[in-house]
Amino acid sequence: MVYSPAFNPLYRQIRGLILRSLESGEWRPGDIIPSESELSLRFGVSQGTIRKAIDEMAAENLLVRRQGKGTFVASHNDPNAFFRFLRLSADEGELPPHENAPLECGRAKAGADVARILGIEVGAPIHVVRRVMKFGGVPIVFDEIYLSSVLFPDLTLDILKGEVHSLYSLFESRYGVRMIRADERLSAVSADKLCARSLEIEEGMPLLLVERVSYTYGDRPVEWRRGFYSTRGYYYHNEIG
Amino acid sequence: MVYSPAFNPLYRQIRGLILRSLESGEWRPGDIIPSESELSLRFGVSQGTIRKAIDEMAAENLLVRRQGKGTFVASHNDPNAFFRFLRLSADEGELPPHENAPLECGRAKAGADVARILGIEVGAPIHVVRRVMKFGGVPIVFDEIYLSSVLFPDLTLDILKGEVHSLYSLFESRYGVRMIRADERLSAVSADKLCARSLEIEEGMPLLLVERVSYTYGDRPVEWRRGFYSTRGYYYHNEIG
DNA sequence: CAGTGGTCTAGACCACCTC
DNA sequence: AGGTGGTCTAGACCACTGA
Repeated sequence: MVYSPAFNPLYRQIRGLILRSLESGEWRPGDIIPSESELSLRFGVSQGTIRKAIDEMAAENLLVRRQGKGTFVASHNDPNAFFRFLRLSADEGELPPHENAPLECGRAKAGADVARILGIEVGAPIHVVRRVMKFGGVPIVFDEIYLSSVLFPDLTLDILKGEVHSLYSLFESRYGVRMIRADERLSAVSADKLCARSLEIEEGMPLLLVERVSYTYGDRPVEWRRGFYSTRGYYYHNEIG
Repeated sequence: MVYSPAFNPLYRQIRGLILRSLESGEWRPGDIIPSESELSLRFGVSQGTIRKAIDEMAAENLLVRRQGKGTFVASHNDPNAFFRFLRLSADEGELPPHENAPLECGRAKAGADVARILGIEVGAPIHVVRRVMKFGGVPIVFDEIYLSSVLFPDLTLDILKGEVHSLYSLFESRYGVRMIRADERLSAVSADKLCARSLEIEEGMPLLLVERVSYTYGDRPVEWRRGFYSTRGYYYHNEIG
């Protein structure tokens, strides 16, 4: 046989079954999932095969293994997960405590860009959130966030202001939408009027623009975000491994 | 027993042995390493343990597995490796063909910053390379690169101009220094005179500053680089997985 | 102590590549 | 055909957690 394009190893099929249980909500973020031996009985494969499936999903940050305890569904409530998506550090010392200041949460209709990026119809209802993130009391990041209203129907400014952990934690707990990965495009721009006012800097100052598309299960794009970072004293860190 | 801080699984010890053979040059970039069964005989462990060690090293981009062929030492001559360290994309379409234009290759003494970052003495001899990277004939990236002269003793502008593949490929082939990972700090700055002239833009334009420290085996820092990216039509892409 | 994930082994078979 | 890595299994034992 020259090629067998349909070859799909058993552990990958198991991975698919586990993924389905995650999507369906059988196991929710933070939950413990059945032990490896239970799963091997349930799916009728050896424990080693279950192991390989879980290994892969743990490497993708979908599951978290804890020796002696069990395997858990990854959650944005986990403080470690927070800094996986916010890659900001301070030039000197530790990152000071931060504080989110939601500015507005409006409803709008999807324009061509948002529709294309989120995979929805032009004119479909969306939410537009604007907020500032402060570190040590100083505004550092100004975010514009675009969301399909279908997924976050009752989102309001008050809800955002009551957000305890992170935004993704809120999306996960309140709307059952779990962000699992994101693509980012970074560039440098000059601060316009709105950015300058929000970040309390002068117009024209250089800003780091971070455009992010976040995806949930099944690679469905669910958030488009444009973050303007004032990188005086701060930087975006990235590791190339 | 409450804790056993010294516990080191067998496959990790094997990993250490393989790493030593990589560092010592027994297997050089691009080389094929012995098969799993050969290694299991050599180290006196089962094939599964060898497998786990290699799996981990392949995940770290130290080795590359090719089914049916063998396992190879990762190399910057591999075209895939090139874009692992250059995370530039075009707003529209494919990245146009690029061209490196080395501007100068001078010798200097390490200042406090360079000495601290590269882990060498203040005043130790270093090389300073400046170059421009063009895409489709347009200058997009201006790099300032700092290297310890001890590791790259005879580096000259002519050698840089003759560089066929990438800079890291040159370092690997000519000096036996293989870059395996890098830490980057991204921020936004205004173009100064030198940047403006090198990138053929106006002074004051916003630029993406990418400061990179590259490490070779044993987490030894061997390169400090400040790259100024003109992100008109281009962006730095990053995936958060 | 029992239960979890983590390691290690041995062996069988499959998919892929080259000769 | 013969070698490589890739998958799958079964079983033993180790390290860690919590009751």
